[in-house]
Amino acid sequence: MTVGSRAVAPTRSDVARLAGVSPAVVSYVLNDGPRPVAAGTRERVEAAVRQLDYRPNAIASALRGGSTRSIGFLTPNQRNPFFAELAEAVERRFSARGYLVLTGNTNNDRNREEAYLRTVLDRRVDALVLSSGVSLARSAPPAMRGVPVVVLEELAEGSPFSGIGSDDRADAATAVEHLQHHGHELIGCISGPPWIAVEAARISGWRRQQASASAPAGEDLLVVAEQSEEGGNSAAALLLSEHGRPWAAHGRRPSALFVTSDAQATGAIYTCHELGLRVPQDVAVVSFGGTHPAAYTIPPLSTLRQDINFLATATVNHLSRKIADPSTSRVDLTLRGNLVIGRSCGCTL
Amino acid sequence: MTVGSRAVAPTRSDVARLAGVSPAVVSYVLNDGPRPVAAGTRERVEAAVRQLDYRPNAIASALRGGSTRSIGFLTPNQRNPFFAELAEAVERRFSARGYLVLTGNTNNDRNREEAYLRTVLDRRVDALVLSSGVSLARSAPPAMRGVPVVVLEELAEGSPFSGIGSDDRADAATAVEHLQHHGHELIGCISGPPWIAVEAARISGWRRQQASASAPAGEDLLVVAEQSEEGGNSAAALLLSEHGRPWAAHGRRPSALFVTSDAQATGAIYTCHELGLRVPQDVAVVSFGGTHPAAYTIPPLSTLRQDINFLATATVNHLSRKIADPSTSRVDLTLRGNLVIGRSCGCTL
DNA sequence: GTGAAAGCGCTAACAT
DNA sequence: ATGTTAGCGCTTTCAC
Repeated sequence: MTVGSRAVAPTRSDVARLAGVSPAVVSYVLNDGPRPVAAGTRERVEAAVRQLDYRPNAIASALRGGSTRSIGFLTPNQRNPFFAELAEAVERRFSARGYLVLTGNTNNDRNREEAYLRTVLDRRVDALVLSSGVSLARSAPPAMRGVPVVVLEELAEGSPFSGIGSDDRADAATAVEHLQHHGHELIGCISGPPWIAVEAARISGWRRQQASASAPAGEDLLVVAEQSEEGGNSAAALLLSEHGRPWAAHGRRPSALFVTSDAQATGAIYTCHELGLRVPQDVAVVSFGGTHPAAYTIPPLSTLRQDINFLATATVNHLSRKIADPSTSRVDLTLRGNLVIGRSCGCTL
Repeated sequence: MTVGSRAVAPTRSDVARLAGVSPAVVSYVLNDGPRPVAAGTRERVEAAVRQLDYRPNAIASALRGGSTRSIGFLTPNQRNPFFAELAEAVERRFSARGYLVLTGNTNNDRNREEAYLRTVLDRRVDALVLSSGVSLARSAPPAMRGVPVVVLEELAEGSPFSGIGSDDRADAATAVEHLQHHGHELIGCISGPPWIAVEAARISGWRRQQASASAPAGEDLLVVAEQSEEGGNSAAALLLSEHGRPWAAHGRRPSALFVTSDAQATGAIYTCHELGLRVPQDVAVVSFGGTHPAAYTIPPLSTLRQDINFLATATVNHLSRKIADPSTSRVDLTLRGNLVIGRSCGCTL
């Protein structure tokens, strides 16, 4: 439609006028219901739609119909391969079902998390996926009532939401145990900020597993860093350096590292190489994630793989079901990862 | 508000009723205009808003007010670090201005691109960022009329859109020239699919630069692969193998590789290592992108860095301006990247 | 300074 | 089988 020289999108009324029917019939044709339409009428409407290049206004439809066919997705940081793969997997599946994903990078900042949450709730998303786990599982704003939510981590006690996540503590322990089997006692840990629930759980798994072997797991063996290659690089430099010697109390350098993300482990391997330390001979490394790039570091990472596709499928299936039928009961799924053996742990020398 | 036992979000009318004012006044207060409100009235309204935890319905606001405060962002693949960094940079800036980004991964598939474009246009995004460059710069659907668009690549001749992109051909030539300076003649090329405009331009830059040095750049030295570590890995295996010997006509293995993405180069370096070829002594590598992970490969990549932050800032600034004032004229910005010297090209041995 | 009311484009109940 | 119409929740013009 054109008013003056300004192009304006055609509306349902324009289509109706052109087809010589009422606006309702246009809706019936486009939505294939709820009332039947005669074949001839349907064709006239379809012709008018094509002629005008008409597309229904999704905003108006959402206001009236109730559903926006959109999903809010909160993630810490799409630059981290783990979350990039997770986001992509979730997005692909929702997209196949006709949903659009509204993404927010929270950077694990509580304020940004809350701001995004407000923003997407204001836009009346049909469901929420929270993979950015700072605080939301605890303090749900009132606007969240009634919105299906999947939290992609282990649920806090008594959480009202659905949770689909890894058993981070147990998986971390498995990773550390593997290093122990290779004969390592002095196993350092590089992790993300411990106020992120999953990071805390992984650190705790490292501690517990070390304790169970009467091996050290004190603050001098733990370095917290940004969840990126850069972070892993500087953390490893700190932990392994001959200069600062944070490991001095133990008399020797850690012979192995448990790193809570593939991205950090990539940086840590780089550091080892820079320091002239061979992986795995001088420093063995096991990481957490199982992302694609982890298979192309030198040496390839041994990593505790999380099944991202399974997480995504379970998330999308549950939310689709819950959107269709709000009485669907919540789920609480805890997966176990599996150790993918690369060449960074010492299994193959 | 509660109807029966089902929680329903409070509306502006609820706030008005509680504050003892008309719905219009609530809008005046919340939007800080367009009419003034007495201080006392304002406070009563604000108290009512707080008490009800009222949040304006963004859908209704968009329908009435015209702006959805949302941006459509089409990207090939968020798993590729280059696009992940670009997406994050754009998203962060729009977010700071109060816009929400609707992301679509098109995987460089024309159908998916069109489907996403329709989806976001139906949702009346205020502007579009196209970093997924299959075909859209050519065939713009009518619904795109009037929507500010930035295409993140060089524009096609006569394109109606704004373009902010690299001079891919020239930058590729710069990268190849650098390898030539190191004495390489037989320089292979690993790229993404050539029906992606920027990939075609980079291949063309490689060809031109090789031709200008009377060096070979035939099909036997070019391997097209998926834009990922995996893709680079298999492409390099193909190109460098002693078995297939695609380079047989030249009598020897390529001594250098120009790789059109950091992700592929990461895979290619891995392949070299597996084949027992040293980088850069046996095979020198220069890639294209300048992403963060490129600094943590072993050896770190020499890469033609694109200024992602500049791209993002220019994009967001231009679109914000164009949204505020549609008469803003289109821009056509072509940047030059700069070669970041790592240790994969041979500058440092 | 405040209220009443039109209308954004659509869906669906109700009327014919 | 098709037409008419009431709203979804909001913004903004117009009247007081």
